[in-house]
Amino acid sequence: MPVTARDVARVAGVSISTVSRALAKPDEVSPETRDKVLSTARGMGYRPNLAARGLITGRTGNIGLMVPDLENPFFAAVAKGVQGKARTAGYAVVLADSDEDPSRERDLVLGMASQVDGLIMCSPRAPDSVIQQLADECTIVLVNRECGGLPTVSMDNLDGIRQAVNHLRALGHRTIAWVGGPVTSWSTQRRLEALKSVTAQDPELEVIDLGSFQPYVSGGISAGDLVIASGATAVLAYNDLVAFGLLKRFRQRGVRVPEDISVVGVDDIPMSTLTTPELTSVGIPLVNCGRAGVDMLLSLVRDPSTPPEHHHDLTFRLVVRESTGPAPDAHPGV
Amino acid sequence: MPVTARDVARVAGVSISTVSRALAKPDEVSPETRDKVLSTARGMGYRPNLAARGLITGRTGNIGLMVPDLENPFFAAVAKGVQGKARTAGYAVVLADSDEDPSRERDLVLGMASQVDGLIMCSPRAPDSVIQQLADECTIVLVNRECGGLPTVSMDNLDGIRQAVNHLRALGHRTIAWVGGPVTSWSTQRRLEALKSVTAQDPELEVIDLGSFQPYVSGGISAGDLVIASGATAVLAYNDLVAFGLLKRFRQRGVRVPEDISVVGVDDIPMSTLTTPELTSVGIPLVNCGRAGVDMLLSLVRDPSTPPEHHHDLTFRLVVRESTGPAPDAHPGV
DNA sequence: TTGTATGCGTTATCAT
DNA sequence: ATGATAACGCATACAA
Repeated sequence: MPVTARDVARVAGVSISTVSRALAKPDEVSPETRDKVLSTARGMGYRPNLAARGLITGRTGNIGLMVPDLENPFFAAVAKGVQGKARTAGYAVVLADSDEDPSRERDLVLGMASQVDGLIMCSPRAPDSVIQQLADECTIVLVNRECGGLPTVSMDNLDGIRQAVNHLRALGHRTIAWVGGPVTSWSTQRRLEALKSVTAQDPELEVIDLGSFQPYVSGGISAGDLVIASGATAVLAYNDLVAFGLLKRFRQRGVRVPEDISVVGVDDIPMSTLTTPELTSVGIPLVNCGRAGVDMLLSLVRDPSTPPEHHHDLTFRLVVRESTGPAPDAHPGV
Repeated sequence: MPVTARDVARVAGVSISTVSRALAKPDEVSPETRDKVLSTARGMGYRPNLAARGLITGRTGNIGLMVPDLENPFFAAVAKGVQGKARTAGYAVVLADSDEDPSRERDLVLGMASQVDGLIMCSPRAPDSVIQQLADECTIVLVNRECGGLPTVSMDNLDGIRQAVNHLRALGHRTIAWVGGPVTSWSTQRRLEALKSVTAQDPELEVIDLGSFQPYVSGGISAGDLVIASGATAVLAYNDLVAFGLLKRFRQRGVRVPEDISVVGVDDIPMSTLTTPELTSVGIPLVNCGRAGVDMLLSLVRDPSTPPEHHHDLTFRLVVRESTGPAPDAHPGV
């Protein structure tokens, strides 16, 4: 049986409302009673029932987090950032994993709505319409995708892709293959647009769009042979997992990286340093992504009238490792 | 403004308690009113306020999950299993990440206690005393560790280690190095015990205990040179992350795997297939681990009097990949 | 079968 | 500065 405010009041010899005040607004009670209440409360191990408090204040002290797959290192990192930042702000995190099924997200969000003050959504594949609808029911901050005018923490895909392309270009690559993620994925479209836009500025550069693949290792394995057949000397993958799949397939096929083909991933997830060769990747500090989402959400929750900033673009950073090298044609005589 | 039971009652032309009953115990209302209430409730998008319900029933409909690090694939997988199983059982998951700091776990658990019906703890490093103490405040199921008589989902470490050793033994290895995790880690101790126990049965087998290391890639990197210097032909790592570190360091040192040294990890996390060479590992389906924890917790929550089973040992499974091969001494002439 | 009344633990409003 | 009381949204014992 947990100890309630009533218990503390009885022991401390004060009224129940004095107990509440002593904890919530210490200035409104006399120093003596304040100390008395606080000490007995601590002594009895009193912990306010947050559900009861939320019932009257209208704030639950919780924020929701919706991810497609916790085992995906990308979302694990975001979740880590969200959890950490939320805790230090005094909020608990209610977790929802849609298991890559956007149709499940609606029910999950609606189910959480009553027990959270706001929600952080990583939903790369859900259609805009349902997101808009959910935003009516609950304060929502989007991560890594944009939708209408909803508050968003996203990344500067254009700049990220530019960094990757410039890197490959400097290495002498002129023909770059693109292995995309799901067509329904918001960032797939942004990154392909960015790639076309960047390469359009240089007539020497050619992009070969190999189409859409699953955003996992399996997708990269599927795409591997297409990359080889395309004749490209470098390949840019939708994300690191896909890049891992490419590395794996290239090894099976006896294609050397980076001697024959250079590979660049996106996200820079921790295990990028574990492959052979280690993966060159453009990434952002994903944990910060989650933190930024919480910052935005909490400022929105605390003052819904004047949203300070509805949009936050995190910048990519190119991390060059072993999977990129000079284009094979760059030094024909060597 | 969310729609409340009172709103539904007004529109449906019934009392508020009839609304409550129509949803909770449909048998206790007449078919007509039941249909009327249910349809208007659905039409209005009514969602019961779980916090208010919990205040009365004493059940929150939430379960807590405590992990040391969400970015660690081991715990990510467990979390995934917990979340999935909990959702299908109608429970939401409140997440807590202690960031590898056992001293933080106490406050996190106590903070969650009032908003969860029970708690699943992955706390390999917290001392028994605090776990026991927390168990007094809240129904707790432990995962991957044991403590007193508390309900536990753990693994049959003895059998897992035996499988690994038998595999190495069959390959001709006689001297096996052990790279342990933190001394405070429960499973480190179990696994070392198991290793000694298994090898004690075979006089030809020798174990070299290299001591304790961080349970991450960094720990394996630190241990790599010690393994090489030890003269062992095979090494068993505390977990896969440590094994990855060993692979990395071996590559840097020019030690070939498995030609010069065989490496076996524990856990079989997904990325074991991504290294070069792919890692041989003894693992369990970690997602099931989380699911089993939820099963145990819920049966405990629903009927605290007769705990059906307080202990559940999941069995390891050896997955042989590329990091293990014949001992170099096994065929001296080749 | 249905409605009324009470209480869960807390905060907020109003007296005192 | 402090206490009594209402209210949050819901479930339940009880009355009708």
